[in-house]
Amino acid sequence: MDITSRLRLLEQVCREQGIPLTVQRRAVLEALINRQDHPTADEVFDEVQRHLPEISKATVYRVLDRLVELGLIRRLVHTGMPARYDAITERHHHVTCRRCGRIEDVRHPELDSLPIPNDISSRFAVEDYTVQFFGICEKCQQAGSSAVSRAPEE
Amino acid sequence: MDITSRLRLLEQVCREQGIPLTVQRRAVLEALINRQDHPTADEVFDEVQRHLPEISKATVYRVLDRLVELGLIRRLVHTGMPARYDAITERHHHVTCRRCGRIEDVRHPELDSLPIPNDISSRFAVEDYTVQFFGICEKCQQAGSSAVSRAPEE
DNA sequence: ATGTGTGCAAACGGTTTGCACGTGC
DNA sequence: GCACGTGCAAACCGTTTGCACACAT
Repeated sequence: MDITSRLRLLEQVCREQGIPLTVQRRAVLEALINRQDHPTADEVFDEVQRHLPEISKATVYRVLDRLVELGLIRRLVHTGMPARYDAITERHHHVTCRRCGRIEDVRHPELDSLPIPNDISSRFAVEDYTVQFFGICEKCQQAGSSAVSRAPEE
Repeated sequence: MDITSRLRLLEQVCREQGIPLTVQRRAVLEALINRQDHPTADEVFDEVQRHLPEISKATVYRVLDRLVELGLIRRLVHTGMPARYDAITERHHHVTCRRCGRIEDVRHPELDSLPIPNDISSRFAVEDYTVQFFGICEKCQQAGSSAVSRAPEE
């Protein structure tokens, strides 16, 4: 989906939900869509600030929360590192670097229709899933095994 | 694997790695194994404190980090809620309640040998994976849709 | 007009860290 | 004995919140 239609979707969802469509919301979503990677709230803030110098970090956090709630973006979390955000909401998967926390998309149709277990002890109503791969990214492999940073675990 | 052999494994790993096997390490691992659920560091602290009243929370955090590093336990993370720990290190999967953060194990052999994608753009050396399901647990379903708590996303 | 959002700065809470002391090997 | 671990309390840092003002509808 391209940028304009994503923004139009935002307009539509806001109208449907009866919530105001502010410049900040538009700007944050746009900033996120413009990036191929999965930026942290801080990185989104830096990006948005270039077009909207008055925006505060608190607003970025609030808007990101809202967009997640509206189902327009996703939040990715690992230990010891700030949350990252993902403009893609269709089912897809991720590889995370255990050393630097870098997250990349994994698209693999075979993974998109796994059996959803129904034998869970306390009867969860399962809505979705994602496959989380772990490893070491190319950059960190080159950097050698001496890297220090925290290892995300899931 | 039963408790005694898990503890014996700890001894063995410590000896191999040349790191001291302290009472605290033993106690934390034991506390974690004794629980069926996936407690937070705080809950582990409470548990351990019953047998080792002098232990500090900082130590619990450090020991948990160490055990993760040694591959003896796993860490589970979601947004807006403290990390949880898992005594089981074999490949398995989880359901997380979007409302209350409760995490349960999912065992489903079909999910244990998924194809590991090798077409990732920046050549990750993929080591492992886990499938993360999302939904609403029975308790929260009964509690109705009015629940307020934060929704974990991944 | 009014309900919601925003900016600011201060608080929060899980986690980490510096330091002096204690302990396993 | 020496290196590493521990307890304590203070710092950290990503994130949230209270408040007064601003804006979208």
